[in-house]
Amino acid sequence: MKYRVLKRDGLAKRAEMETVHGVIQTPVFMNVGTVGAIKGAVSTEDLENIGTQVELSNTYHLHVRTGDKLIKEMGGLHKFMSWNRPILTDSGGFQVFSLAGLRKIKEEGVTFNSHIDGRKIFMGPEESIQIQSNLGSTIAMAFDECPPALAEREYVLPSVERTTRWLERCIRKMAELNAKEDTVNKEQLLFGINQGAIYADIRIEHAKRIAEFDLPGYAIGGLAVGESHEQMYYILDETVPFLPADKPVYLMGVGTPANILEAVDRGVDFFDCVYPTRNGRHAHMYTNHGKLNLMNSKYEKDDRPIEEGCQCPACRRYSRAYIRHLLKAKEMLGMRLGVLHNLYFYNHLMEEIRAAIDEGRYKEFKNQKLKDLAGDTAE
RNA sequence: GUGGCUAUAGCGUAGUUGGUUAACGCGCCAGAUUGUGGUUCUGGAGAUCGAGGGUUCGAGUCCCUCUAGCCACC
Repeated sequence: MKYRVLKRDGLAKRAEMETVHGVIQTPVFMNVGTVGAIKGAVSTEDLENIGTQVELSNTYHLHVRTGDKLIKEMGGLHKFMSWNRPILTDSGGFQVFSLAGLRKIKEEGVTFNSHIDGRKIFMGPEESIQIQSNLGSTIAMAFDECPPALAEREYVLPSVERTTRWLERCIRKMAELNAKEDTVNKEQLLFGINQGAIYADIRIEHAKRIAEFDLPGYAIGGLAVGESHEQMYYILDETVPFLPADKPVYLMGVGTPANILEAVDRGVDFFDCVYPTRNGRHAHMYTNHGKLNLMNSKYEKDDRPIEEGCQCPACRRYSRAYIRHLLKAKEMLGMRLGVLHNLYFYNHLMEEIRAAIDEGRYKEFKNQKLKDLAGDTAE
């Protein structure tokens, strides 16, 4: 793995990361495809057409259905889903926090109930890494606990210390698995995750601590889970400087186009978020002049594309009125076109961000873009 | 033609022995959703209770007439 910073513009970084599955140009937005597929009947061929660099899949979801052992048997996730560019797998740590109703967190790991059939599942660092190794993703994420943003210090501190111990176990397990003969991807990379809710001192201490492990990349987790934007930006301001400057920084689960513009300006280079896909399925479309809700009746007879000049597969051919009709009729094609448009928008936004940093005009670009996006001239 | 049943928001329904601003689901209109359960949540608009008359302090509710629909019989 080689990570090279090509250009700095303020704190904004323009870099490229070489992996066994190809080069990633950063800043990058990873397209979220939880179960080895972007929801909305989007194929990997579509992803190639809309400029997707990295696909993100989920350890927990693939483990409960259809099973990581099967995927290993089928030659790994890349081969299975026919995608030869980079894949990042989330560790399942977030699912433990977000969708497991009944859960028990102990030193060894977490016991919780499957959302599919309710059966009891145990997952700890070793289990998560084993699953991710079976999937053979390009980048695996450490198994962490994601405490709620509003959690008390007294809860967060021991939780973060445990996350550090879990990281050490992840590192050991991955080294062991990468050395094995039958491992799908022997060069699988591990990113560590910084936690600490909205307590800057805990974040900083933890950042320093995990930086010592000299991992190929670092993530900031536990943000955009209920705190304000100001708090999130503040935590980024405080924390990013304590992560290694020559390593990629990944802000997990973020966010809106504005969030991304701000985070890039604070040194972040990897992002992922369900917004473009979930909102695409639910008729919320992103444009350079603000968001629009295609369900609104004012688009009933609107013959224009979602955004004039947009080169996505939806805008090149179909009208707002038609896509609205499809969404109203709950026709799959409506979701598909909505998702393709939004992902194209995000991927294209990242391209513009990279160009702006390359040309040393990121600040002006960001300010202008924020103004455009806040506008309500989409209609 | 005769008898019976029904009529409440765009659709399907609830509405106690008659008692304030007639309720619910779907749909419609809008808003949320940040390491995704094709969701889920939160608001809003919309009804002279089929029409007319009567009883009553008070009628969606009781009575009469009419209209429409459904069912049965001739």
